[in-house]
Amino acid sequence: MARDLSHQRGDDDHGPLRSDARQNRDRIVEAARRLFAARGVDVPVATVARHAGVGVATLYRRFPTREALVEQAFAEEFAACTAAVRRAAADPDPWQGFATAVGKVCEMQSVDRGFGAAFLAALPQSPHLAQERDQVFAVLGDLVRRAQAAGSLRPDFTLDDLALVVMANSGIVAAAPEGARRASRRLVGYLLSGFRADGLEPIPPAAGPGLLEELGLAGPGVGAGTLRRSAPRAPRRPSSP
Amino acid sequence: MARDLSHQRGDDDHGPLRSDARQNRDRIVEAARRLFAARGVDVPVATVARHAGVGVATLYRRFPTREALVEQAFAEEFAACTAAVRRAAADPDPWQGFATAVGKVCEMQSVDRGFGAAFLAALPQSPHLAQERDQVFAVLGDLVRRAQAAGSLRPDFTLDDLALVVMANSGIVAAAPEGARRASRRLVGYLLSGFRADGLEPIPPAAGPGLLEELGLAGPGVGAGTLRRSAPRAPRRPSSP
DNA sequence: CGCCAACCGGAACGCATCGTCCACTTCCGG
DNA sequence: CCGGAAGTGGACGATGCGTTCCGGTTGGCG
Repeated sequence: MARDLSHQRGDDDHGPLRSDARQNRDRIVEAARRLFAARGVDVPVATVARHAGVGVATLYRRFPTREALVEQAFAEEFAACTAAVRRAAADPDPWQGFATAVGKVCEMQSVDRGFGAAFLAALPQSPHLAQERDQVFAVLGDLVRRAQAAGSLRPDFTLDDLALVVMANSGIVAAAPEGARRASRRLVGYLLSGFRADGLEPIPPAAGPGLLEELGLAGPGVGAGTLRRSAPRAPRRPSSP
Repeated sequence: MARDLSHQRGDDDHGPLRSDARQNRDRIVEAARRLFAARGVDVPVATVARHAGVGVATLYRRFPTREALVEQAFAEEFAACTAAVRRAAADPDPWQGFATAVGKVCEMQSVDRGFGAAFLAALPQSPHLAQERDQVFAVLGDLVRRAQAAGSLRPDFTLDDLALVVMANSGIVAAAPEGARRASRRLVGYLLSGFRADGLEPIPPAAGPGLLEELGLAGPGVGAGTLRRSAPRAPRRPSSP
């Protein structure tokens, strides 16, 4: 858990970094973290460089692509997320654990504007983040099964519905960055209330084709039975052909 | 309602349009509608012009600003939304009406990618759309009060929570444009289940400062009473600090 | 039919961001 | 202390989008 990545090279390894290089690298990651959290992952690369007090070239040498930078910036936070979910999963009451885990993920998403994007966008080129995220989903999937077995979570709940929660929450964060925390909590409250097994409203069936896969969110590690049908396809980013 | 706007000039009136100009105008609006629905309101202006088979200049002459174009493109759809919500509000069972209305709004949002954005972004410069949206909220607010009076909607539900639904749903649409319809339906199902008065989970209090206002969503017409008062206290579960 | 103002399309300009290149600077092992 | 490889910063070209300008075209009235 949370192994320190800061000693590793971002790209192909040519030996350890020089002392000043190392320091600059850290300042870049730190600045990126702050900016991504405050303004989302779309801040210009040049802005990150300026806030870090370095030139663009320095940033580009260390992180050849924008995604590499995002990956490093969120590695720590992702690890924290995994840990939090694992801790929640240890709760003897599976429903309580489930609720805590869902709440924790959403809270992290609403505190850090970039986190949700990184979580969803999946950074398909970044196996490390994807793997971490799949672990989160796997743990959550286990929690789901246990909560269902205990009779507290409605039986028609699926892993896809967790993706639903994350996406819905990201909508809150995107639309109202200021009040996101409070609004997100309330949304989660309503949703959890709807997830209880004793809820009376029947709901439309789960997505057939598999929402997670459709988003490229289905990694190799995600809870065996629930997913996996068609080969993962590359999701498109909003750009013109 | 839904007065036909297509005969009016977009900008300052210099008399009626020439026949070819009029035809081009219509083709532009039509193309914009299709593209906004499919790809969101952020499609490049040039793309709209190309799909309409006209030059960029033509588009700009008719619609000096992007928002003017958006307004025209969505005017019809907004009217349809208002009508649908009004129809739902006529349901003798207020809960049924509430559920139908919420479902309808979310469905329109998931079928048409731009609709949600237009609805939320509020187009503050466009009094017409804003007014239409406020009407929707006003009708919904009335529905909320009636459903609460009937005891079917939980008493701590506020108008802000409707904004929450819209924002959450927009998150779904943004993240999964393909399966948005189904996913959205499911989300709404869960949420409605959570909105029932007999739901057992207490949820965090509604946003204090007023989410609607914070977003600039609170127009002059929005149902006075429900908006400002913060929700009655609900005890918080001992989960997150 | 013929004119002219309104109209048209596309080229041109401005701006922001991405990612690369190069001439100068700095660390550090011998 | 010194040489050179690693490192640095800023200038630079490429790309994509928004907006304006201009020479040619056309609808419709007299």
